[in-house]
Order: sequence, then C-alpha cells, then structure tokens
Amino acid sequence: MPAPGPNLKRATIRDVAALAGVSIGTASKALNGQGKLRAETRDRVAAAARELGFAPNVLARGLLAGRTFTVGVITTDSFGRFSIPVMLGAEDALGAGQISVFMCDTRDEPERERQYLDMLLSRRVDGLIVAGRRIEPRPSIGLTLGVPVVYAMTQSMDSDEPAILPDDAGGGRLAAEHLLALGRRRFGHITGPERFLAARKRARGFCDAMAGAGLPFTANDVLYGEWSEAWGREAARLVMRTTPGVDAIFCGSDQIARGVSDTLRLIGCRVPEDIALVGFDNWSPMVLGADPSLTSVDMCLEDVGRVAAQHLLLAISKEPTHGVHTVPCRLVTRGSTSPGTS
Amino acid sequence: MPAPGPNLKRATIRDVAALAGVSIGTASKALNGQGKLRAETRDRVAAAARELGFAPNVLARGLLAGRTFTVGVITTDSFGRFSIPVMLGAEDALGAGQISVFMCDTRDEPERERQYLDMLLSRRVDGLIVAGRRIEPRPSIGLTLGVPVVYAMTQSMDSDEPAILPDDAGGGRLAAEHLLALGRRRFGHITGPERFLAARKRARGFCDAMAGAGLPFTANDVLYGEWSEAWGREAARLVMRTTPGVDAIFCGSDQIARGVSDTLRLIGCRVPEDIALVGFDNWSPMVLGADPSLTSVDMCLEDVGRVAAQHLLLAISKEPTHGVHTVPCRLVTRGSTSPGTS
DNA sequence: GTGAAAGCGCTAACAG
DNA sequence: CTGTTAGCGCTTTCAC
Repeated sequence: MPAPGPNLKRATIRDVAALAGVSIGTASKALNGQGKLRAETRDRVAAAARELGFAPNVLARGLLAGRTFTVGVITTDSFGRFSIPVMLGAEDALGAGQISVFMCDTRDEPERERQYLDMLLSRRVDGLIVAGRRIEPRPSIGLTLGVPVVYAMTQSMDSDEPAILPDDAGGGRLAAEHLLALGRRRFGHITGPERFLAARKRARGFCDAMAGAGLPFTANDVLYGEWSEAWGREAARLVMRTTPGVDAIFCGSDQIARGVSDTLRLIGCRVPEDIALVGFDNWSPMVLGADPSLTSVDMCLEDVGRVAAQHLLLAISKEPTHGVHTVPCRLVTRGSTSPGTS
Repeated sequence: MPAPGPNLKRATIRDVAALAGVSIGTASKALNGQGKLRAETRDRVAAAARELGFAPNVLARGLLAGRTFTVGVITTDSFGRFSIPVMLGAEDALGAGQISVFMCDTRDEPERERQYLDMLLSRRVDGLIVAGRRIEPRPSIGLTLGVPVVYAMTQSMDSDEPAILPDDAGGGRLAAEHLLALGRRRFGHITGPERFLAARKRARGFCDAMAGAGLPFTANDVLYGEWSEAWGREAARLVMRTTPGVDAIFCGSDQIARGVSDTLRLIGCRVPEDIALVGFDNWSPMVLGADPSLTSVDMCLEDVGRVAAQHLLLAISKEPTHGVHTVPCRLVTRGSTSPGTS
C-alpha cells in the first residue's frame, strides 16, 4: 500500500520509532538492515513502518549522503521524436538503480538551457545527460560543473567529453547489404540536406558497401535535399528519369521514403517488385501507414539512451569514460523490400 | 556563470558567510532579501556568493520548508504523441513557478505505476499529474496519498477528482462549421473505434452541428473503424460508393484523413475541389506530409497540460478544484479545404 | 543489542 | 542591524 492513509503529514522515522517503541537510530538501522539487531526488534520496526505507510524521505537521506539519486536530462529537441526514445532508454537504465530523472526541454534556446542548468545544479543532481536532435558537435554545456555529463544523440565540441551516437554509417551499410542480398543492382539514394552530418554518414556507409560489392554507385550519385515527403515525391521522379533500370532506392528518412512510395505508385511502378525501398528511422506511423509498409533502418535510440545512462553511472562512481561511442542500428524488414510481408 | 569552478564540492552558504566575513544566518538573509541588513553587507555577501558560484541547495531548503518544489508527472502513454505536449505545457506552467518535474512513464503497466508512485511519494513531491492517452475514466491513482492530484488527458473513475480534457465534441463542431461555411452539404465522417470515448464525442459534436444546420447527417451515418491509414483508405471507397455527391469528409484522426486523401487521389477525385477534407489532431508530420496539406482540428494539448498544472498549483496552495474541465480545440486551415493554401 | 548525539545545508525565531 | 540557536528527517559514529 503506497497510500499512507488520510494523514496530512506523512509518517517520519520518528513516528515509526515511537510506534515500535525503539529509538530513532535503532529504527533507522532496522529499516536499512544495518548493524546488529535482534530479529524481533527488526520485525517490530518493519511492522510499524508498514502500518504507518512509512517511506523514507529521500531528500533528507540525500542531504546526508551528499548525493541525491537524481540526474537531469536536458534536451534541445522539444521532447521530440528523437529525444523521447533516448530518454526512455536512459530512464530505464537509471530507474533500475533507483535514480530519478528531471526532464528539461530547452526548446533550443540557450537562455533556457542556462536556467535549467542552474536549476539542476541547485537541485544537486548526481549527473547530467545532454540530448539533442542532431548529432553535430555542440558547444559544451560546461567543463567545470562539478558533475559528470554524458551527451546522447549529440556530442560536445570538446571532443573528450563522453558522447553516445547511433551508428549512422553502419545503418547505411545495413540498407545496402540488404538490397544487395535481394539481388538489386541499380541504386538510388535520396536523403536530407548535405549539411546534416547524419545524412553524410548514412550516405558514406551506403557508398562504402556499394564499392565493396564492386558496384559503381558513388558519393556523386547521392541526392541531397530535404527531410520531407515533398522532397521524396520530387526526387522519385528525378531518379526515374535519370537512372534507367533503377531497382532499389535507399532513403535517408522514412518521410522521404513515404514520398517516394506515393509517387512510385502514382506513376504505376510496383514496390517492391519493380523497385525495392528502404527508409531510415523506423518511425511507426510512417512505416506502418505506408502501402506497402516500409523496410527501415532503426537507430535503436532507446539503446543510445541506455548506454548513455550506463556511462553516466560509471562516471558517477568515479570511472569516467571519454570520447564518442556508437550504438549499432538494426534493419527491420517489411513489405517494401519483401513481397509477402505486406 | 553557472560553473562553480573546478571545486569538487559545491560551495555552501557556510563558505559564502566565511568569505563575506558574516555569520551564516546573516548570509542567508542577505541572499534571500529577508530582514533588515546594511546595503553594504548585502553586497558583500552577494559578491562572495558570485565568486564561489554559490547556488543554494534546494534539498536542504525543501527539508525545512516542508515542500520540495517538485511535482511528478505519471503517464501511461510511453511518452507518446499525446502526453508529450501535455507535459510540455505542464512543465511550462510549473517551471515559471520554479517547480521541477519528475517524468515517469509507466508503459501502461500497473506494477510500474505503483513503483513510480512510491518513488514520487518518498521524494515528497508537492503534487502529481496523471496523464493518459485516452480520455476514458481510469481507476484513481489513490484518494489518500496526502498530495494533490490532477488528471490530464484522462480522468479518474472517482468523478470528483480534478481532470482536464480536450473538448472533443467542440472539435467535431468546429470541423462541421468550417465545412458548412465552405458551402458543403453532403457529408461523410470516418473515425476510429466506437469504443473510444473520444471518437464518440467528436462524432456527437459533428452531428449536433449538422442537425443545427438542418442537414440530415445523423449518428447512424458515422463510419467507425480503426485509427489507421489503412482504414482511411478502405472507408474512402465505401463513402464514395454509398454517398453519391459527397463533397466533404471529416476524419477522426489525421492518419485516417491521410488514408482517405491517398485513395481519393488514386481514384481521381480532387481535394478540395471535389471533396473537402478535415482531419483531427493537427499532427505535423501527417498534416504537412499530405498532398494537399490537411486542415485539421488541434486539441491544444499544451493548453491541457498548462491548465492541469494551474489546477495543481491551486490545489498545492490549498484551493483544490473538482471534476472535469475541458479546454477548447482550434481549427487549423490548410490546403485540403481551401485551394490556394497548398 | 540499543540509545544518545552530532551533523548534512538551510531558514526562521529570537536575542543582543 | 547582526549573531546565535533550534530544527527539518535521516544516518552514523560512539558509548553504554
């Protein structure tokens, strides 16, 4: 029973001690399994605690312990599509260690970031995770904060600070290998703006795999544009015009793939029979809404968050890590590359 | 400067007092603008605090004040599409009052909910917001927790507990009025499963407005199905077959509208010239990705969160509110109902 | 085995 | 005007 009854004030250890007829120190030991106590005493205290619905005041405990068992997660992403799974993963890993999370969304405003940082520091968080929506290096949030920091789905311009990123290049490679295994030989790659590091890395992975297979697809063949369906629709026509015989298209995002898919259907091109299609992000509403559903590369952002949290826990226990670490992607196969799958 | 320098331990008020050459109590007063102090003293303390990068330990303050200036947000929605904006709004309203938020995602498992509740109570949160993804009444999280609770985007089966919901019926009415104002007269309404209260409320609002305009569209004409694009695609054909002359379709979600839009294009029906289309949720990737972009009803979930937070703040200051409150929806006009808009 | 006492960082009375 | 004191809830020596 979490409910302490209709008491206005929650029970303190003092109340428990009184009810059990022991001293306050003894009650503490009994509750925490410390020191040497008679089993009977231990039980009596436990019973009293249960009766009062006692839950220790974590603040008081933290004050003494010098740590709070909380960490802050600062995201620039408006709790968006990318930082959410990262947070879930982090919360998961931290929650197992009884650590709670303050979530802060800066909406990409430096001023808010500063405010949140102040707030978190005065709440004496044990550590900080800085999450982003782009993997580009960003200004460090502070090198002398006195608490460990891990970057997730972004990295610090100070390259020594620990950062966890998805393996975008590996994701591009996965897509290429899948399409090659299907026997496709004539490719297109439609993706977001070239100024996005993620777009460049995915393209590089894709091209590397092509080169490895002895195929002529090179960096020059990559179609950079926008992260939108509209660009997918436009680029699809472009590819059909400029690449006769194309039998596979890898898209840098599911939204782009969605646009491509729509246009192919409209011009009477069958997916996957004529053209196999692979997206990126594995974003449910997009990949499942498409017809046929989209094969896509999943960045496993929950893992990114989880790993970031693990690095943070290490740092908190004085075993800090350094530099960039990547987490592998995963390919999820669906109808757009394999007929029967729908 | 948030950075306290490379000190391992952060400065305490004791350090500030020492550096300023005053007593610890005086330092406290100076820092908080309490009592009567010489301006010179005040300045000296302030300077010392700045030099040490002092930020008061909120835990210690809270221990004394009997409150923590934190609230918990428990969501069953896996931080999904609906609870995110709700949280943003809540965080917004609470942050202004210097209150920080513990976010907890139960993933719809009662066991996790219990754990999180315990955790939040032992952290002595000042209040609780329970957020959901469906507006159906849910079992109360506890009537005797000792802290105020507000439900957002869900409600308690104990109908007296305060809950903030979007005005789904009003949203349906908005859609109807917009289409009527456009001169449309023959309608379809395609929506999610009838067991969803939200679907029924939206349909009711829509039908009421129709009746108000003297049009024959009734509850029997509503097509209940699923919240998917596939259902939208299927239902579109159904409507075309069974409702000759239909010139407007209101969809219970943007995903459904998306499916409808796709099918209409495929069968050579022009949107909005032949058929005007209104969605629900105003979910960016869907409404902007569609071609033409979708007019949609926005539930203003940030407002729902904000209002929930305001009710919680009231309750925390001993002025609790009761029962269900609704927040109005807003119609966002785009290409699917108004040509030029794209 | 158990209790008494000190102290984590801070604020609020009350003296001086 | 400023310093001293007590105490928020808890853990942890150290005596008994």
